[in-house]
Amino acid sequence: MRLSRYFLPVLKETPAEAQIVSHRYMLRAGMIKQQAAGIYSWLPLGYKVLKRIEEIVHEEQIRAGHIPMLMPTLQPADLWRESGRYDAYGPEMLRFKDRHDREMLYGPTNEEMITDIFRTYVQSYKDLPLTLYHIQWKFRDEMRPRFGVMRGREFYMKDGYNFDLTKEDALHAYNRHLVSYLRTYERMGLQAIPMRADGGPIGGDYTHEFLVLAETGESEVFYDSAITELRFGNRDIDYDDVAQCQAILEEFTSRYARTDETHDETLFHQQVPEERRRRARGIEVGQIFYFGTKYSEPMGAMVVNDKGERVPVHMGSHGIGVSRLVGAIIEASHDDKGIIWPEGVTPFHCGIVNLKTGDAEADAACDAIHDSLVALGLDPLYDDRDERAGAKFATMDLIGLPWRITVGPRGLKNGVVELTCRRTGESQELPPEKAVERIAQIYGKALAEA
RNA sequence: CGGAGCGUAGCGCAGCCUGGUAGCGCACCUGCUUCGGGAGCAGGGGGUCGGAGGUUCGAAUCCUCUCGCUCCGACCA
Repeated sequence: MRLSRYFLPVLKETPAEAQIVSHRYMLRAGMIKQQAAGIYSWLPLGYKVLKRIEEIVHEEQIRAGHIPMLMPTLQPADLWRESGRYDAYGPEMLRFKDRHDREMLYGPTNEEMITDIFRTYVQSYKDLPLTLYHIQWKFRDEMRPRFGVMRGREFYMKDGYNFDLTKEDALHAYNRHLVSYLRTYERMGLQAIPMRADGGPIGGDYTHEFLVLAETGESEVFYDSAITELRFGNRDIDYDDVAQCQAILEEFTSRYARTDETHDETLFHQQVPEERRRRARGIEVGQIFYFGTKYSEPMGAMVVNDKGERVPVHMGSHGIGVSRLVGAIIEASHDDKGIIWPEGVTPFHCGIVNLKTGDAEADAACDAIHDSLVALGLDPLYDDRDERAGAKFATMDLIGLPWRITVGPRGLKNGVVELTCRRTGESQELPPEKAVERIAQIYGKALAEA
């Protein structure tokens, strides 16, 4: 993509309403525009990142054997009356009537609807286990939206629902989700720690929240610092292997890690030696629940088991805050010049800076680099604007592309361009073809690992 | 929802207290010079001062109401 033909409205000054770094950079980098309190348009650059995150979530869900689908944003109130949540949910739920005076709501989550779908079509234990999920916009009319997309009213979320015959099967589904989530976050360059959490209005005894440590996090967290040494890495996972999934759950959840909702100071002191006790803040980027027959019973989601008995299915629900992750990743990865995208979610694989647009040699070299990257299936952003070098560097640093190829007449005289790493600031001079090769290598390697 | 504050050009702000018909920086347009870390000079365009009432000869400025947004608190992916 040539920047002169793209739409990237970067701001030099920080809009007054943005309090935290991710919100400031998302506005300045031209990723989002606020349309109302807690409601945002996703401009092209932000949209690209959102879609990258969504893709990773899909890939990992499908890998775990979960099945994608799509439910609507609007739901009839009647479904929610069946579960009893129409009254239980407060003013956070956006309610309205259609032209026929039917009560509707903008879905804050989809347990009722998925249960309705399940009960319509599934009658036998032979159709289990089943996990369906979708990635869809949700709305919760927060009293006080803030922090940009981290705490919006409208948000994009993956929510998945498992249906199993027994509690044991459902707990395996729970473990499977935990494992798939660990993989998912790591691919985004994040360390998200599963912490014992509180059920909240969704309910459930078994639940973990996934927290990314960040000073601006909304939750206070307490944990054993040994947890931060754990890496999922490039493991071979068989998601049907009950023992393997259980072992991974134990590996990642056996040490003390809780949010303030469930924190127990006495237990904390008993279980964690003083030098490893940590108190910090975290951003919640996902949560998994097992809640048994909480919805299947009242809503009649039953199957016939192998003894011919009609029994309610055991369920769980599992969420990943896709739009929130965009902010969370920035909170976890930035410096005073701007965003630093992890390779897994970057909107463009690398930037190309032409230091002297209009110089025949520089233009030709940039075109060649751009075209060879595209031919390799990569997506570069070429700054071909007639701007000064400083402005181009500042823009590249702000939008946070992990790699930059700088092309100028001075280097070209010696047959070299400059390849710079956004994260470390390190750069090396090398011939244009070698720079292209390096970028291909970086992403080829990253793709092979994924 | 309780408390606090802010709405003046695309963005950041001044002007308001002490009424006299709107200004600065950035951005934008034109020209010249510049050109490896957000250039310089010269010229130019752009604002129903959130909205509605009221007071006044006259309102961005004073009064009333209203809408929107932000911050602190209680609630949440």
